[in-house]
Amino acid sequence: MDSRLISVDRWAQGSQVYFLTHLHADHTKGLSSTWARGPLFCSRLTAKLFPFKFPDLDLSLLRILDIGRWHSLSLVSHSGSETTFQVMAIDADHCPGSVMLLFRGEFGCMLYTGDFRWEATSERAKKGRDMLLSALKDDVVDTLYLDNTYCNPSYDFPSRQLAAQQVIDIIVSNPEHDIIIGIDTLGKEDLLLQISSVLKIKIWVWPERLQTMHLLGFRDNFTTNSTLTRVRAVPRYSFSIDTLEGLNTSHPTIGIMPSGLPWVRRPVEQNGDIFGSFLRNRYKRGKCSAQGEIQTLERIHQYMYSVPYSDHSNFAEIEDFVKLVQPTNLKGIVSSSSCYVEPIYYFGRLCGANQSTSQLRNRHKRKGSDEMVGTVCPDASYGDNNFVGSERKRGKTLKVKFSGVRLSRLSILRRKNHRGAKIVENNSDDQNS
DNA sequence: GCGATCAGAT
DNA sequence: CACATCTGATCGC
Repeated sequence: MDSRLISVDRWAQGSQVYFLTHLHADHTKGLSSTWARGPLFCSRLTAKLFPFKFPDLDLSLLRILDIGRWHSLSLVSHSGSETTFQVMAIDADHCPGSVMLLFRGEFGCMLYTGDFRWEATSERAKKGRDMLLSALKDDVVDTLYLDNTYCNPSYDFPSRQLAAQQVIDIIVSNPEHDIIIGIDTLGKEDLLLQISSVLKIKIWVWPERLQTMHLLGFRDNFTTNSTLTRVRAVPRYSFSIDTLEGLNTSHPTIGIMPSGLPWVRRPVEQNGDIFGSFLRNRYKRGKCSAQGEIQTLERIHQYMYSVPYSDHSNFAEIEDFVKLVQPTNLKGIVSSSSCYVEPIYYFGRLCGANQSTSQLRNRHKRKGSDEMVGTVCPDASYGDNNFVGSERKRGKTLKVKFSGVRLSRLSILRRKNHRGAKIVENNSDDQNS
């Protein structure tokens, strides 16, 4: 089979079928309302949300993938031969509509997690686990494309349920304060719902976000009337410490930033350690305190709190997932993340083929392997499929090796000290709900 | 003017 | 350092 006939979260020309794991902007980069390169497969909920983000997109291109069901699709290779493959969507528990994608075909068996959270404590994750295991049966996952956003042992944040409780605690212990919570256009709904139901209050959201909430079926917990509540969820980018200081001149207000990432500025400590001085500083305290009870809640400013509420898996969860899947090969899909190290560095010993880091430089060898590699193409800005290895050297130097054409990308990013993800479009027309 | 890409900020 | 996302500038058509 020709390579690149299937694209996942990648919208360049040349594929016959396209898959979207979820509707976050960094996964739809290259997708626009005029896009029409082929059928676009996604979950039912993602399809429902689609018109909101891409009002003019031709909806007849959308194909629904039912969660937990194998779908059979066929492709015609450039040489003219037809081939079929199967795909199953499994709940990724990252944001509404998000799925992992399991592929099975002559190229082998591949699992693409998209962004995912694998919370051992959540009912949803257990369901996903059962679904995944029964789908895999005795199949071996040849390649696992893994959300390695927080693939570093330093990332040790708690469950979202617990982090949400921390937010509630802040709200309760500041009864006279207005509360502002930074969120994005999709995601963190469960946090807001938990606050709303535990405290029995509505939460203010901006008008477009209310429409999204209604689409998701949440009717009663949200409002656009700010006189009804002291808790407001606002676009994350729209407020800063400066904004908060301004607000506090008229009314006591506390800001809460839910994120798996620390929000504090880096205390300078050069030691060349692989985990980096920054992470070490943030988490050292928590890790050394009472057994497993991590206190990562931080008051980073007089009016600002950072809460470790993350829609990505922490390191332990990623590790659990890799242990469960036991893939032959493993690739990170987030190359510009805090994880400078390919996940195989940490998990090589857990993989079926018992790989070592040195194997990063070799393409996986099996029947038809040359065709398999590159068949599923993660978005280049994230998941460099051509990324074959990385190593950290002493000090701050990072050496990255690429195979193939995209040699310059990361090195350019590094030179400019700048990240690659760019927004193409965000149309949120005020229509329907 | 529009889409794509980049730059910068939070 | 970086999450994911926004605004605004610039380039090519």
